[in-house]
Amino acid sequence: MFNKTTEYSIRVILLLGLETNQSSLLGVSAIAGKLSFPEAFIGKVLQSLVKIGLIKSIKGPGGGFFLHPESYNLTILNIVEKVEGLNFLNKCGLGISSCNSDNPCPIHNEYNKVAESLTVALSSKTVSEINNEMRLGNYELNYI
Amino acid sequence: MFNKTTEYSIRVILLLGLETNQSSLLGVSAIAGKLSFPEAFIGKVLQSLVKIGLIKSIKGPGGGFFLHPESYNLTILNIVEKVEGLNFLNKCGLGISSCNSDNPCPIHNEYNKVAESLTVALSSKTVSEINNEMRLGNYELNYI
DNA sequence: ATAATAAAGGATATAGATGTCTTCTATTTA
DNA sequence: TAAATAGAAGACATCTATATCCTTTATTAT
Repeated sequence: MFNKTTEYSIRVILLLGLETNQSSLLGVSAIAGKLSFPEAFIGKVLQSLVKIGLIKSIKGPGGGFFLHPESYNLTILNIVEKVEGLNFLNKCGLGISSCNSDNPCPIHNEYNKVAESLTVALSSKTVSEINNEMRLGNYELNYI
Repeated sequence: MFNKTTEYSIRVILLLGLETNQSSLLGVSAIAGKLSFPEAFIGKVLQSLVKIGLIKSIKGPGGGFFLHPESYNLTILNIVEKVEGLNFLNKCGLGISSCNSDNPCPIHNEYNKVAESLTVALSSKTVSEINNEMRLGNYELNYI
């Protein structure tokens, strides 16, 4: 579905939402450990999340990352949009580049419904709502 | 969504359904030309489609490929199943390998609905039904 | 039989995504 | 102000999907 950068980004953001704030940070190695991600790679992902403003970082001893306060209101779709864009929603299911509603491929209409259903699914909850459900135990804190 | 092999497979099968039969074949280069696929690669794809029994081939001068008669009754989902399997329907949207209904990730339930919607979408029409619609002009014969 | 045609099959190459390494810069504490 | 910590950044490495090349095998027509 998503590429690794996007997968990692979503999971990092949910983790930071749950476990950090401006005065309680997590460093690269702690994050990599908790999520079982390759440390060097997630370091890069964290850098770009800082750059696009979804998370914040503090350098030096005791430094680390925490979730940007505004990111609590984002849906998963919002995150995906910022990280890799929403092209995947418009892409033809058969890989036909000229496919569109005027010139549809044989499964264009069916596929469109799936894209809509995906949009709804990924927009249904914000980070803070998901975090609340996680605290209530509705979802296992198992990121592996 | 699908990998290139699967995309090419679906489009080849729709083409062969529309333009071939036991006594009217298409060769590798004709197919590659009509669908704008890399010829050597689609050659490999055609080989494996023969091997799994979705199409038939005839060697020698005047040879080529035609759709296996039974393949007219397949849905797109049937084709995908034979070519790359249906693992993509059960894969976790966040890439969490341990995610399942007992141990769901934060978007597990939403994502499941999308998988269902995709299953329905890809099972709604058979190759011969799609071919009929193509003949009626409901879909452009534009494979590019 | 021989030459021509076309698919089959194996080995190899390329590109893009994923992952790593090393150095640089900023911050904190002593 | 020096040492330690930790993120930032660039260059590089690896892996997988995609694509290509070359030889072999089967079939047909002359």
